[in-house]
Amino acid sequence: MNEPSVDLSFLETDSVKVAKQLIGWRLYRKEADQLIGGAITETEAYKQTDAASHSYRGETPRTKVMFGPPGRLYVYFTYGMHHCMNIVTGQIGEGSAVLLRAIVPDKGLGVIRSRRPGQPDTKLTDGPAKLCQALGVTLDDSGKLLNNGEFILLPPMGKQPRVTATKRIGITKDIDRLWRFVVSD
DNA sequence: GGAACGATTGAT
DNA sequence: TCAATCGTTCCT
Repeated sequence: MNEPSVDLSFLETDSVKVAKQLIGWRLYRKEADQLIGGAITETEAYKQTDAASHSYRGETPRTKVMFGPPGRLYVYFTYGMHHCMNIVTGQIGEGSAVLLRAIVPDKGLGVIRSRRPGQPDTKLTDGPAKLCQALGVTLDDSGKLLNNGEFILLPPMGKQPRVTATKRIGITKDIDRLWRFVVSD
């Protein structure tokens, strides 16, 4: 099943705007007819003119998908053990994306708990690598197109939450940009 | 071919 | 505060 009614054209614009706008949207993965996922609560923007971005030094085999069309997943493997997932934004050739850092899951909790054994519900998907572990996202998923039937992005339920901008986490370059977005308290 | 480093996490 | 752990990128 596709999601033809969802307009994802906003992904074609600047990754900072997209990162802010994505707060409250719901991300799901469909596995064996079961949805797994929930509402996005934390994002970060990356772009080619940004020294913290994987795309800063131009296109490489790893970052190729970042330079492709928007609406695809860019997944990378880091620290020898973790995966993180992005949504590619902007125009073809731009090298920009939004890192998905946290969601609040509301579907597929059983599957998620089984993939995050020993973790309390509050720590199931509150980090970029935790999110990928919970949804079973790996490098095999990099390049997949949103709303292709497997990965599904849906608008916020009700009105979009208030959003706070902060500095990004875990980077050592361009550290002062306020390109991390979280749901306001 | 070699080496440094990393958009993290979980335990100490 | 620190180890885990290995793919990617850059240097020689």
